[in-house]
Amino acid sequence: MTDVDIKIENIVASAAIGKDIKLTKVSKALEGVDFNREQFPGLVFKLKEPKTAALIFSSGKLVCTGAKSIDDSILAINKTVDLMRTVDKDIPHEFEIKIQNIVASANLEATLNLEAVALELENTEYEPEQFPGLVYRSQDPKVVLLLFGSGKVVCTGAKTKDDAKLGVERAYDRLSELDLI
Amino acid sequence: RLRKWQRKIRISGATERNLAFALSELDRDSSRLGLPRSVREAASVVYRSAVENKLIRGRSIEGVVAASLYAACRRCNVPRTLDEIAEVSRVSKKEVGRTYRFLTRELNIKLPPTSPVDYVPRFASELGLSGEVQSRAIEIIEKAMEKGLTSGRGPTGVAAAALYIASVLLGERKTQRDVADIAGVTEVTIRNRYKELTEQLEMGVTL
DNA sequence: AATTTACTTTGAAAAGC
DNA sequence: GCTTTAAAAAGTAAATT
Repeated sequence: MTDVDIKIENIVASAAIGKDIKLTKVSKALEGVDFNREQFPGLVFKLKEPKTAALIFSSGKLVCTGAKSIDDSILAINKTVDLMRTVDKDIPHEFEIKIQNIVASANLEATLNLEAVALELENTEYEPEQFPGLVYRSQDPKVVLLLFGSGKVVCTGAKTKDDAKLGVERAYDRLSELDLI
Repeated sequence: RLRKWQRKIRISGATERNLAFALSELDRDSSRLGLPRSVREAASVVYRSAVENKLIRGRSIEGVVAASLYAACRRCNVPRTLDEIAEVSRVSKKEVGRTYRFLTRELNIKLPPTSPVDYVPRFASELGLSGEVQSRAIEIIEKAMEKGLTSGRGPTGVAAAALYIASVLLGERKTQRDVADIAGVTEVTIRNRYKELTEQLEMGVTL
């Protein structure tokens, strides 16, 4: 199968530290926090290194976005929880972290005729009036690709880097089969 | 038994009222857009099938009407932009687009993306351009499509640039502002498109 | 007219309206 | 459905300089 290089651009991960959190209390221990209960129930905390943003909820669950690697995502979550622990000693050191979504980009190194792709490739949506990219919903792996006329691709919806890579590679091979690339 | 019957009558009454409202809404939008009867009928067919397939749930009648109109205009090759549809209906561009995608997906309607060619007649007549200019603009667009210069670009921007170039070539020059206003794009977009077209198609034009 | 900022699309989780 | 977060793709738009 064709090998395509993938670059991870963003990772969304969730964590559940098994303990309720007092957001007003935690917000004092963290710097540069945004918190408007009426607007959004989560506390927004931005970490500089790794450059990420975390959403912290009173249930003790959090969401981390912005990391460029799975290691960075885990590191960001641990750093954030460590900071939270300075005002709440009872937060467990052991908790579950789940990778929820991986966004990656790639380059097929060939221009695409999107109107032709829209006609031949199944499960596509192409509305240039609204967005320049063609939306391709891959069934296996179950990911969504945005294909551009330049040959650049964005893959999202993957839970693993392998799925993101496989999604792009299968799409490439599919386009080759259909003589669209 | 009697209660069930009454309920049926009540429901069908509500259904008819909704349909009547939808059709009047469709007429209102169509009039504002100056659409021919054939397009209104095509839109009502889309709307009725949406009702038959129970696709109105959780959606506003206005939204489905607007999306049906948008789809009908495209199918009849007399496209209106989402902005134009949103302007006459009281539905946001985002809503119209999302409802359109939902309807086409659920009703298995596969419409190819709007060709810039379909915008040429309307834009040209609004600009008072001749049939010769229109033909020339269409030639330019077809060459552009063959060379893959339209992928990802907005159809109205491509149509506007082609009309602008053709108007200059045939001595019926229109300003970028005039064309931009009619096409609903900015002068910057026309400039970007026409530079691309004149450079990559063999036109030695000096505009 | 060049820059900068910003919005369009995709995906997923969190708690609650 | 919405609210909030992050990031890429490329087109388009609007505000500054």
